[in-house]
Amino acid sequence: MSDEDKINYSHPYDRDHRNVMGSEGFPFSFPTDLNFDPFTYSHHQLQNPTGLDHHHSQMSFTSFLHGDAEYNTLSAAFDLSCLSSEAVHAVNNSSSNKNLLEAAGTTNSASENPPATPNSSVSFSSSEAVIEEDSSSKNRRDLQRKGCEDGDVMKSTKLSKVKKKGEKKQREPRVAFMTKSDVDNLEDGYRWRKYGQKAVKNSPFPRSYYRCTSQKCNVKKRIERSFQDPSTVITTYEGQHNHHSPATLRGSAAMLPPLPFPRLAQNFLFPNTCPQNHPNSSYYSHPNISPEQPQILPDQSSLFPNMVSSFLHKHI
DNA sequence: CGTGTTTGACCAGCGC
DNA sequence: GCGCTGGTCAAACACG
Repeated sequence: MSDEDKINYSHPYDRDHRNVMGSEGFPFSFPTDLNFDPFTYSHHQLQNPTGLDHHHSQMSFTSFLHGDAEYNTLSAAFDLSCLSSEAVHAVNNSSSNKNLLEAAGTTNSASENPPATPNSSVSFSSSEAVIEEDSSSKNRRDLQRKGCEDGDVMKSTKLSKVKKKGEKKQREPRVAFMTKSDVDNLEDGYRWRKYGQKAVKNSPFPRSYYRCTSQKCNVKKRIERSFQDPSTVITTYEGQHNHHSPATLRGSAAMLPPLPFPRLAQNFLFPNTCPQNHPNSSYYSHPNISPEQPQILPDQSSLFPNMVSSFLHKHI
């Protein structure tokens, strides 16, 4: 399949409603690594983002909750167009919220029964809380793999069905990026192996599943195109890389110590992206946020260094 | 041959 | 229990 074919998105669905699509690199480094830090961008850089526009790409982030897990999407649109409204909107508004939540993994009580206050729908307090993958499902898969190696998949699968009661499925924290881009699979410095593709309900665009190829790194990402805005790619990362980006090993980013899961961008918001019908949301009410300009709060200034190093290095 | 993609099948969770 | 959906597996395949 040629690059042009991928960009044009013909969708020859097979009978399982999957289409044939390949992954494609992207000419700039993108913060796949959950350690990257949009807040280390200067205000000037945010107002005048470099690189992204040249590649017809924009990013936006928001944050939301999913059951026990916290979903983090930083509302950091480098291009302050209305694109990011979908992401920010997702925090406060049910329809887009559900859309993005589905994109980021699933809908749930948090999205369908939003908290009473807009602020409460966004939790930034537990960024250090790396939620372990459900041990039962993981063990099951491990058993399946082991069983496969032993040539006895079914046996191990059946065994794995005997799981402890009361175990509740938990997921790694996720970060969803909405990116205005012609290509789906944005280059982010890490190597990914595609392990699945599924049709998305109510969307003509499939969702692709990728796993970090590094050994012992269980970071996954999903890539899908927004149904509402086909020019927007929603990339959802799950988990933390336990290694440096291969693309930055020779660069300064490799010298940076790995960070825990990024603290959240509660205040990294853009008024022009906020839903008009939520005038009391935190986005508007935060005293440090100018109604005209995006702001970076001092206490957020050390986040995501890898993003700067890998992203800016390639585009300045 | 190593690496990555494709894709049919399978499983778990959830709602009804 | 059943059907639907999201997520994953893994054999087959493609490619450099």
